[in-house]
Amino acid sequence: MSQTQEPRRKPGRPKAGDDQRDVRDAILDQAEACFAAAGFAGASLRDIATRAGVNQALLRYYFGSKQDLFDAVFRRRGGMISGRRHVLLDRALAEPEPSVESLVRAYLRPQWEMKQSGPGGAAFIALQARVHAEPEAHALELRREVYDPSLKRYIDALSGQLPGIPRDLVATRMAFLVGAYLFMLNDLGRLADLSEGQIREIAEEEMLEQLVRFLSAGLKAPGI
Amino acid sequence: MSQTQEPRRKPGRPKAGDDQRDVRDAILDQAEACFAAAGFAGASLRDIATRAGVNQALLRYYFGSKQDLFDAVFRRRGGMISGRRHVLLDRALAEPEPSVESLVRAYLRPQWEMKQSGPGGAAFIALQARVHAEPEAHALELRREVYDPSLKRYIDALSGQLPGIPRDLVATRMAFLVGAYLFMLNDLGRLADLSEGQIREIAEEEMLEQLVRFLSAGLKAPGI
DNA sequence: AACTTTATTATTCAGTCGATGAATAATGAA
DNA sequence: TTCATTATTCATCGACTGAATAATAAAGTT
Repeated sequence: MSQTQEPRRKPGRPKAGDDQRDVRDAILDQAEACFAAAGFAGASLRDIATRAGVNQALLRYYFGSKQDLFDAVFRRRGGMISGRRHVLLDRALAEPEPSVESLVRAYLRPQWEMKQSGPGGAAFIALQARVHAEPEAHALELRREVYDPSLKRYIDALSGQLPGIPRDLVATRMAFLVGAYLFMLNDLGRLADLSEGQIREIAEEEMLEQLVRFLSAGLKAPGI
Repeated sequence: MSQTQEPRRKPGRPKAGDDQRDVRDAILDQAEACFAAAGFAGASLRDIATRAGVNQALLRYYFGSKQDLFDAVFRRRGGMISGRRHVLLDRALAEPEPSVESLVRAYLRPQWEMKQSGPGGAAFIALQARVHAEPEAHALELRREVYDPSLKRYIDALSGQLPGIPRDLVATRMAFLVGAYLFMLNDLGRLADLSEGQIREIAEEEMLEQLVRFLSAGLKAPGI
């Protein structure tokens, strides 16, 4: 078999205007997909590099270690979600008397939007669920760094609308809420078979509304 | 340094009555701890074997591949939880008019008991949370095999107590419930700091009751 | 034109992984 | 006594891993 001379790219800086979309982003995108599919340990830098169409050493050049790359992946979309949460909370609080439902909806919607935004967003949602299930201290710090600030604002806002319930119980219930939506978003497709044939073709948008109703009722439940 | 002659175990079948507790169980215990701490890909058979005090090839002898070992770990305690759920459901249904709360409590309690039962049980709870976050088809099959039968029974029982709510909505809400308790059990220790100093020293038993209240209220929320 | 910086590939390294074939010893049945 | 079965270790293999370094070329700067 005659070696089909592949025109190997030579090392060195590429000519300007060569690759429009940033190489960094291509790496982050593929890393996101790999980490989501296989977890931190299961994903390999070689695979990520190959899929992104670059050399493995370039990952190191841009991001440093594997852990650093993972963190960059998580912070990128996590920051977007957190930022969007702030915006939607401000908007909800601008209403004269914001309902618990509207606050819960504001909290959940950014995650929802992220999942709907495309395959990259959906991959991140899966990745996020994994990070939340990891017991390592670093994973905990990471999610705290990204998500705790907005979470605390929501706890305060909800406390204001739930006068009978002490703040720390609201905080506890918010933790329940986080678990429910993480799982639901991640599991949505497979959720269908639970009802065993009794066709569940709830439109995805309606599913979010169902979750809002469920969680709001839980938050409003009378305290001890 | 004089090589401190370690009394290496000779190959071959050990004399009878040598090792009382089953070697199989020792392997499963250590595998459980490793998988819980590092995930499937992150755990290594070498580490598991060393910790269990046996040779690595013995894992293969007893369990086959790494995946098979993982499955055995998951089925062992998963089956216990599932069995206990059946028992508690029978008991709850024996009451004249079982409340939603009592059904939810019966569903959650086996997980709770498992977590309290010792370090092995707690490790399994963490492992379980990881499995639920994994998108691979095999992980999905595994949890379905272990947990779906009891889940379906609970959906039926709850439907009986929630006359206004269609069965498939109850099924959906049960999925929310699963997410909430998986996350809560796994995250319990770290949950404390959420309320920022406002001391949360809710006893662990009370936390379970809080979750029951929260979820029952969500299940009872009026449908569409 | 000469130098520096930036972006990229190629290669190497030391280590770990899961898997496996072979050897070995205790046991129990024939 | 013989012989198959069971439980165990040993030794190693090839594949793969993350990391590190060297080489290279284009672009920018002086």
